[in-house]
Amino acid sequence: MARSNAGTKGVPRLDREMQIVNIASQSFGADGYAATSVADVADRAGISKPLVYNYFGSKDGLFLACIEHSGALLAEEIERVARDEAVGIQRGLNTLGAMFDLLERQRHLWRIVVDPTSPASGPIAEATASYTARIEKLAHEGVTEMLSGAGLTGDLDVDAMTRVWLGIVDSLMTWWVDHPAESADQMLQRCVRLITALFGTTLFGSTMTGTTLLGDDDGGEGRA
Amino acid sequence: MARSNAGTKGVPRLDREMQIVNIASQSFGADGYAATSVADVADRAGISKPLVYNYFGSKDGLFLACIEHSGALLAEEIERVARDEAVGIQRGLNTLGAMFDLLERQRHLWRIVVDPTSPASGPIAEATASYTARIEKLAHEGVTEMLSGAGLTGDLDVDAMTRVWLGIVDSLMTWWVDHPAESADQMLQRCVRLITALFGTTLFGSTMTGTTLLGDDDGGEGRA
DNA sequence: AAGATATGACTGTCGGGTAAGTTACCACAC
DNA sequence: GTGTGGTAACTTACCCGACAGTCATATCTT
Repeated sequence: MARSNAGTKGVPRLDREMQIVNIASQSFGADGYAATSVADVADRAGISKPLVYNYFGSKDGLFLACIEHSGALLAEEIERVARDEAVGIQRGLNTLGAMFDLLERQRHLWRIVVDPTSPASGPIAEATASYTARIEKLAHEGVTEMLSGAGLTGDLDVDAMTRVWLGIVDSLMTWWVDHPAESADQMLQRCVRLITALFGTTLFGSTMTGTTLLGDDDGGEGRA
Repeated sequence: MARSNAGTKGVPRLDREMQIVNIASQSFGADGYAATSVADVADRAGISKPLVYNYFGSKDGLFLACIEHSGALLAEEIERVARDEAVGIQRGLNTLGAMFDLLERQRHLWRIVVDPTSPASGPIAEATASYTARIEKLAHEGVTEMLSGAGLTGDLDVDAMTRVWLGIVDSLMTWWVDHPAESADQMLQRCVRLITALFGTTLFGSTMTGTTLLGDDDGGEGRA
């Protein structure tokens, strides 16, 4: 049996792989690892399930490719921002601005790296851990610097605050996904307004760099 | 067939239901709705799967009972704290303190109400929504009051900040679950330290009540 | 002809859900 | 006290659909 609809469509493997990863990233990001089925991804890509297995070996392999893709994207961008000299809240804002720019057209990518339904052990957990470790390291750095300026240096305190900061970023991303009409710029301006309202403007004057928060300097050059 | 191991063990239905809900809450809270199987819960309770179905009808029915239990607990406690006159950051701290006290011996309950792997539609979603709505309403109130004091009144801004606040609470709870040795008191003190470090002590002097943040007043009477 | 690109149809397992039967307990007659 | 029937508390053994993963086969390009 297995009659007639087979045969190559002339799509080179690498192109097909990229297409599959993109579509799978959308599904994984929107529905989570657990709620996404390989057959579903194949359908949405207009191909059959065995082809996905041919190229990625397993569901985990497919998810790994997606993590590799968005994890590297995110980690590299955040590391790039961290190389600026900004400190304190300005550093946090720069990070947020860069992420808004990076993810404006693909907001779902954020959810892949932080997906709570992905396996908690095995290769997927290790890959996720390696990317979140890179991100958390920088968050930890920023938080340490900021808190030590106020005389707080306890390990557990810094640790908890780091988690809170990552939670804030996560909340903003989630809110952004739920409000598709908001642009990256609008989100950054919103964060500026909120931080100003909470901390007062005086805080910004105390940062070392003389930048004005609004990303017109080299700190925000990532805009496409 | 069906030989011999059946028959009542003399446990009244209500007792058994409470036991099942408790065990299920642990599983749902620790592993999430999707990753928890009814057979697993039954095993851990030392009973068989059909008994669970007999009492709760379905997996969703069981989860609903768990939501009802922890949702009511949380919402009532937060509403109770909201009846105090505290404003601004003090109000947030009171809320955190009350939750730490309430959940100290059952931290996993928090994860049931905010479980991202629970169904996004149907009765479960509605029950979850009704409890989170009660909680979010109060969070929204507090955020509105706080931001309007700084001249920020935009709906979207307030909305986003509310989500961020809930994200902060969520992060702290998650961190707490990962650090079982920390007591409720230690957590509250930690929050006081962090807020003081970030906002400076001046902010507390500007609240209306003369309380000293440390819960020795009526604002923290929930301690068991 | 060979190798890359593809597919239909299958298997195995896991987990939600059910049918039918078993045992303990209790009330009441006698 | 002892049968006797009703009911509440249980279990074993099964069904069934969804989904990860596989096999054999087919078509296209060169």
